[in-house]
Amino acid sequence: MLDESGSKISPRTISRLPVYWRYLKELDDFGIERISSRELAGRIGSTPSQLRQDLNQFGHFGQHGYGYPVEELLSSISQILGLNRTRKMIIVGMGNLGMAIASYENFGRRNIKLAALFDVDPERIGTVVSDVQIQHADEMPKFLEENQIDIGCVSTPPEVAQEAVTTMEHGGVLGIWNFAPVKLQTKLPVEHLHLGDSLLELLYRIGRREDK
Amino acid sequence: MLDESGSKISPRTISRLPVYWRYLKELDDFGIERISSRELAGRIGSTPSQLRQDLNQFGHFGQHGYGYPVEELLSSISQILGLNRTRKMIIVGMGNLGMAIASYENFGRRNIKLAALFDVDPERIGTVVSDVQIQHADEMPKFLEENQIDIGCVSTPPEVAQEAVTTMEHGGVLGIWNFAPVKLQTKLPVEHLHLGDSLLELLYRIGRREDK
DNA sequence: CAGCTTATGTTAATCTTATAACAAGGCTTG
DNA sequence: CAAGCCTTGTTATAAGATTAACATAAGCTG
Repeated sequence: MLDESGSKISPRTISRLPVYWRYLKELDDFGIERISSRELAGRIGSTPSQLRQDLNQFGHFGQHGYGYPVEELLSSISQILGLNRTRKMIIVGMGNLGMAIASYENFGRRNIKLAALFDVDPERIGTVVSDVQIQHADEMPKFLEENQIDIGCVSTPPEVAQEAVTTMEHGGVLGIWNFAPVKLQTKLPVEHLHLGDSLLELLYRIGRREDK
Repeated sequence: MLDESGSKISPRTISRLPVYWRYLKELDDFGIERISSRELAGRIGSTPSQLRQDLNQFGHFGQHGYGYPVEELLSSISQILGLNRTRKMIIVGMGNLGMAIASYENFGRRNIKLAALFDVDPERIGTVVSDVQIQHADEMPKFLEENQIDIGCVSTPPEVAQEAVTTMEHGGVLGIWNFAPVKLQTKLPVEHLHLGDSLLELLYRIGRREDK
């Protein structure tokens, strides 16, 4: 049984799916064929209850008294996450962070294809990163017209992030992966990842620790 | 009134504090002196109720019928986050991501000082990034013995992340900022940031969008 | 092949988080 | 300087998420 569409999936569950996927992939690579919720949860650092609760939002993947078949479950979660089809991504803003993202080796295994890179700095334009040449950002509208792009990654300075997103939205991009620390005005799904915020959270926890 | 220690602060609240800090800093830079929960929440994309609820976990910063004094509130939140004192950070793993983190311009305003960089690749060792020279990872224990380091940033391949963390923990580091996709065995507070997981979450949401 | 063991799917209870409502108190204005 | 208007702090309510419990069903063993 698979993915009972219609029912709302909890956001918390969704954010754990990629973790499940990673661990299952590792198990599968090791040739392990089955796993119990207890053991998988143990590795992940979660609880059996939560794991089962999460999975059962999408269907029944396990077998009573046996556990979960790794390969099958991995395949199901891959499908739920949408990994069965290739997605094209572009990156705008090829500073240090943009470079790092473009060089990220793990896109392949997640079925993500780097389609284009954009920047405004003349010194960067023409540079080739991960087999893709950086173009001027002015070329983006035309590029988007000629190519169906799924993911727009924003690693520009915050001042120009909104502009980039607007261009992407008009160009038919389906979702935004945002590294710029600004609230974006768009109807597209946005996944936000901000280094500074994450670091401050750690800072707070370090401070609290010292108090005790 | 400030920071009623003892009461437990909700994790969700904590993760929003850095956002509040950013927006307040922006307001303060613009010379704005006061702001209401309604307006601030509007900018952030939150609700007035949640904002007040969050702030009141730490104390009473506002004034009835007036709102919040920006400079004072900013100062309070800075103190709560622990931004009043400088923290030293080291980075282990100077691949593309490590380079990007080391080059991150916003550490200064968060009172973070880059103290050292480590890698094992002979080609990288000796390179200077953000005024700091990359050393061999073998030097880390000695370095930690001679310097009190607060934050250990891990941007190594996953296979060696645990080893790096163990070394850091023994060396007296207070918290781990982890970019490697592995569960770390440590008693230190860990702040986890994984690009791949974030991207998969976006992928899922894009897929769900298309269904409708 | 029958009974036992095991680990699921699911329901129930607890705990956490978010939204809404409202009384209290300070600013502002005429 | 007093009355009214805001906007907070706080309490109450609702929604959401996690943990716990248990009945059910499949594999395994003797």
